[in-house]
Amino acid sequence: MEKVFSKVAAYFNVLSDPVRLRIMYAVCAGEKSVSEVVEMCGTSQANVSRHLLALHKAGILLRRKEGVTVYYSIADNATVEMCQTVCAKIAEGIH
Amino acid sequence: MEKVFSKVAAYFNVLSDPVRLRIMYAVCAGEKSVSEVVEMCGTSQANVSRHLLALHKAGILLRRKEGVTVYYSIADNATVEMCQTVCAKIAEGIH
DNA sequence: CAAATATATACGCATATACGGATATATGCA
DNA sequence: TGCATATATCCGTATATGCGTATATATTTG
Repeated sequence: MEKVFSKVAAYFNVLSDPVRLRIMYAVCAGEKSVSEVVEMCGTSQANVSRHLLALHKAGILLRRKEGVTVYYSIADNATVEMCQTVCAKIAEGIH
Repeated sequence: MEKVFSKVAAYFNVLSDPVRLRIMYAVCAGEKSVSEVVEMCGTSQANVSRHLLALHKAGILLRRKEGVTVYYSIADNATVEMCQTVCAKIAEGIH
């Protein structure tokens, strides 16, 4: 039981960062290379790479290497749907 | 848009702690006083108080004062359901 | 009012994490 | 082989956060 709580906490922790959510938003529109995500989110390449790897390690993103380019895409659609639900819920309270 | 991501990140951040998840598990079984939660979760009164207030500030728990006793209960059932879904999903991968 | 009880807060410390900047690694190409 | 491109990693720093301990605040009771 305690082990589950720790894992769930780690899972939520991956989603508890604005930059990672921006990245999720970019990738959920379709598979993207690291460079493409860098252009879409306003932060450094090193930063994007780290966050993409974190999302990959958490099982949320897939990672595919093609030559020198690495492509990330959604592995777990349930997580995307959950984020969208929460976003909608919170956007209501902002307008 | 960016504002939404920050708020969503803050929301997930509240849920990204094992102790707060234990507390959620305790409270979602029914309204509980701070002392009751302290007994159910194995941590200090100060710690429980802080976490309960964090969950209350995030709009996830209600807070009701009766004399010197403070009772917390679920304010947002959607959050509880989401936690249960994630817990089930992750518990599958452990056995 | 004094004491007991329930809860919240202040403070310090240890740890985690996000980021910038530099660099390493890997692949493709001339 | 040498160079350019794409991605990952290392290091230092600033900040956030969880917790223990002690204390403050509020309420009830004698």
